[in-house]
Amino acid sequence: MKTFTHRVSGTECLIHFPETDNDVAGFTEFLARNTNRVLGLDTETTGLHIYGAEFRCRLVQFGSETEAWVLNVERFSLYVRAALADRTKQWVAHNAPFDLLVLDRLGLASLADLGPRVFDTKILAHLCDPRMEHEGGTGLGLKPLSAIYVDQNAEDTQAGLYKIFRSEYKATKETGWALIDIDHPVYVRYAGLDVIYACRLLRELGTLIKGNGLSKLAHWEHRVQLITTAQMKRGLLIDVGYTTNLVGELTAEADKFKDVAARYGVENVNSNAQIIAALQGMGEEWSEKTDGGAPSVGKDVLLPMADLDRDWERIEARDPNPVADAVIRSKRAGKWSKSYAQAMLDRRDSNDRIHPDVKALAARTARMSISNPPLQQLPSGDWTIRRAIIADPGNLIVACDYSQVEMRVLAALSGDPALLAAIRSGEDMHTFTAKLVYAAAWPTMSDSQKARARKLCKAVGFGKVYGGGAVTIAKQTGAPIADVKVAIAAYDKTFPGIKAYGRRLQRAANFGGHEVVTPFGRHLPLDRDRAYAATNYVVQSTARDLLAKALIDIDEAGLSDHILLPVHDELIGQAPIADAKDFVHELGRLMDSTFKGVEITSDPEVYGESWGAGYGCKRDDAGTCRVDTDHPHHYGYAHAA
DNA sequence: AGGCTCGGCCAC
DNA sequence: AAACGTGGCCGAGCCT
Repeated sequence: MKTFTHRVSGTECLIHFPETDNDVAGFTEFLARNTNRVLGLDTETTGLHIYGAEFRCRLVQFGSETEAWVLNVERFSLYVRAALADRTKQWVAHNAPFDLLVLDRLGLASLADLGPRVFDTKILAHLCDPRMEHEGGTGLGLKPLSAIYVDQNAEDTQAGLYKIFRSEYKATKETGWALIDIDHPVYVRYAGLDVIYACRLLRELGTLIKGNGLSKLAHWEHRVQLITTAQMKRGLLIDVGYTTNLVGELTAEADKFKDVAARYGVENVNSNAQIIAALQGMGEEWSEKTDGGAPSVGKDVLLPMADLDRDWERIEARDPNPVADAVIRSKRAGKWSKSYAQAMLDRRDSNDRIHPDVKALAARTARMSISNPPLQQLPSGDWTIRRAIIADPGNLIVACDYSQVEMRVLAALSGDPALLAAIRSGEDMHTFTAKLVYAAAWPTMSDSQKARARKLCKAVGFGKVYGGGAVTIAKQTGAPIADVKVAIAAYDKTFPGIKAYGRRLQRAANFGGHEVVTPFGRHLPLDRDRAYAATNYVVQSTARDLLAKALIDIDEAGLSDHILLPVHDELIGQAPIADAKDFVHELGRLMDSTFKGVEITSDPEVYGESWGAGYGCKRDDAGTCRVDTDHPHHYGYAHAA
């Protein structure tokens, strides 16, 4: 037995690393001594890619507030299994989904059995302060949280480990975890301290949560997280043949335009300095700057220079600049190839499934985020990337998205009568608002004027939700700034409740802790110099919570196995071909709800065999996908069925 | 050479 | 008076 001592906020703690059967008897006694306590649980693994071929779990740690047991999994898996199988026991982990999936993957405990018995201090910390460290918040990492809530001198053992990875193992932050000796004293101490900190964090944060009336919300978030953790485990099926081919096509496209750019002196299309030099050398002039003050060469600048609008269609306003054109095309193809298509191939498991990292409680507003790969931000103007994700054999991909959920939430919260009427009318919401805003002129307006008015009102509506002003809306719509200002003024006059609601929120924030409290009881801190974001925070957060509530309702209806992913205001799922239509309508019924008297409605849709089928991919049955003739620039693909 | 920030761009 | 919100992730380029 190796035993280490460590002081945590003045108390001497013990960290045990058993090496023989005799030693591990002490672990059994430790469990028996702590039958009615929530104990800390953590794992140390070879890396973060749980479903990769090389992945192994090296240590599983258990601990109280003063004592940790660090178990070598290879040596003591029987003890690990037995401890976790005890249904009378509850645990606390920091970022529980990771450890739950590790233990589940390696057969040490099943997610369904252990999941409901694990508290997550990361959830509690997010409810207390959802801000990252760089935003002035506590952050969500175990180390900074421990330093704030447990022990000012909480040791940054992780930083110490990284040093050892480099100096003793010639390894990096990523590779060191697999290489460090399993009984290295710094490693074992780090492993043991984590469970002790998690235990203490639970006590401190638990007190705060209770004291602030957040217990119910905390319980609710644990349920939501368990549902998204099951989604991570299930994963999504990749069409490897299609995706491999797509990587090839996109890489070829990127190379083709890279060569064009090179002919004009831009050897590297990712070098902004080269792009600036080439464009200036050709006599181009523009005024957009980056935050750092350098000339900006983003899409805002390059698309118009290439005579392209935001949909990449020719404007016919000038001769396209060949450098601008080549750079944006090469960069886009390169990004799509690397960040999306290749990322899916790299992350797939032995069954061709990807298991994205779903953070159920991520943004300051509680919005969810998905990474590895980033499935919430796959290109949507074109089906080619989404086509890579396919339903399980015999199933179809379905989706159900909320209809203008943020505008509906804004109407419900502000109580603006005209906005409520616009929603209750059942008519297209933006047309209805345009009619109200341009009431006097509307009967004499031409169809194209009406269409322009609708577009402008839609943009102004988004501006209300996001807090955007006239300049931004003008840039987005291409409408003259004067027209936008007139539209905003008319909009504000038509829907005075929206501004009044924002003022109410900001006034209330100035009296309290400079935060807004959402209808779901979430406390969201405001930045001093961005109080105008109050409306956006409440609206975005409430929309997120409505979707989270739907996830729970769907789970209680026994349909969770069919849900693949949440994407902010929609759910992606799959169901057997014959049942897909019925299933997605049931999904819609479960998602539909009433919020403060306002109908929250959804739009159920059966996509097809791939996610791309919902984005214009015409025929993807039997593994064949044809070019969408309405959008001939899209990439076509077909392989033998 | 690894770690970091910035600029850029994808989504809702 | 006006103020566009929330994320993930890549390559370049600077710092240690």
